[in-house]
Amino acid sequence: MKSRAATTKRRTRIQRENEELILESALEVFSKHGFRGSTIDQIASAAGMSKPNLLYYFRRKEDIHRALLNRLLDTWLAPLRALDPKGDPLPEIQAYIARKLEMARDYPRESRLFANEILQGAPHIGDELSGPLKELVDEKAKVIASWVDEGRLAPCHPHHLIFSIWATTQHYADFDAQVRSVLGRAAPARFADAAEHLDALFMRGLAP
Amino acid sequence: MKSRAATTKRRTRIQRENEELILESALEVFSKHGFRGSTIDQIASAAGMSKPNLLYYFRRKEDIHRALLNRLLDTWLAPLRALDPKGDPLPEIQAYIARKLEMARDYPRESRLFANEILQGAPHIGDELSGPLKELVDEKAKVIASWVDEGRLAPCHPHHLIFSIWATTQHYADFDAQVRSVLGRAAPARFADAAEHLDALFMRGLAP
DNA sequence: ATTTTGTTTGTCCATTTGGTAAAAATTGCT
DNA sequence: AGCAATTTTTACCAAATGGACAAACAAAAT
Repeated sequence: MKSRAATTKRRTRIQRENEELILESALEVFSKHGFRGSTIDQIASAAGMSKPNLLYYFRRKEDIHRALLNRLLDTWLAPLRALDPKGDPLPEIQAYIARKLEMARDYPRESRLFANEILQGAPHIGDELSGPLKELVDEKAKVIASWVDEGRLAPCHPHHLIFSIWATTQHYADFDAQVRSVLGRAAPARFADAAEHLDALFMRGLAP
Repeated sequence: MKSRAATTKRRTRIQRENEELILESALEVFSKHGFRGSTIDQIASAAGMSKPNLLYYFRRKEDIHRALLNRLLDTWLAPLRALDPKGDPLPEIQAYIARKLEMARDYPRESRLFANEILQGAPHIGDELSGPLKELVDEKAKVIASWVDEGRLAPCHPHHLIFSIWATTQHYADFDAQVRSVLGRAAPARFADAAEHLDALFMRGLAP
């Protein structure tokens, strides 16, 4: 049996380095042009290597995309995982919103990568959405529902509250072009202003 | 001088019909696969005509895309235009949110088309964004700011309030795949639930 | 009816793109 | 050093795609 990059657990230093380099470059390219809008050549040259060389590590374009999405899903959902059922409702949600907004600011490429994938109907990670993602959301929605029941949070539809938080925070990464255009040339304070605004909106909107 | 479909004002019945047919088909295809992911062949066959025939009406793929975006921007911004400075703040915003959500429900393809364009950095309508769109938003932001000044609305950053409304409502069109996955197979009431949730969130969040 | 104008089709082409195969170069190990 | 495994390059291919062109066809105008 031949030992292949994809199948073998034992990976060389060069393999590790190059796979990392490829994924980083692919994130840059995919997040900017979408899956179909990106070419292997673009990714390869962004990674400073030849196309066949890149294909030595990932045999298909789709493999790179999948690897990226899988690797990112965990990081992306970390803030929601951190929502503590034993904490105080308002501060917990407040912290969640703040964390999500920070991620939109610090990892806009990741956000856009996901946005692109979902926009196209989630052809590559549909299973992840209706599986692990749904489970996590359902679990946290229950937590929120119990907070509502206990009167520690204004009545609201938990799932849709989570959607609202996703939408408002990721908006600043996914629709950055629009935000910049509307706010005028450079809008250096846009994330700070957004933080203030979202905090006020949700805290007032959710206070019992 | 030859009279061309693109340059002449005088258009025949067949021109009008076919251009309409092409734009409708293109909306279907572009909104599903994005600009680069869509082929002229797909659009042509969706319109039930041959590729060269389609290219007779729109000489370049990009022309179709541009025509679509231009035609849609007006419709898309109509709800914001309808925000009445002389109306009552809360009901005005309430109606705006409701209208925007209805548009996400009734015109998801249009929403996704825009989302795709903005995600890629708005290469085709950047000018529209920083021109007419910015002006409209600035104008309405002033209205909101004056409401805040008069104490008829909770303090908030007007531009970001508008962003929040865009984000939360369009989320149900743009991220439909995710919403469906998370809510489970068929989620027939998702728009009704969303309407209720967003209404509560924003009305509580914005009440003075 | 004939000419002019508008519409449609068939054919073709250059480029781009995802991917392959095998040779050449490099690295790691003993 | 010398050998095997890994990595990189060169050359190549088939399919897909955007678009050009002229001939054939239909509709209007005269």
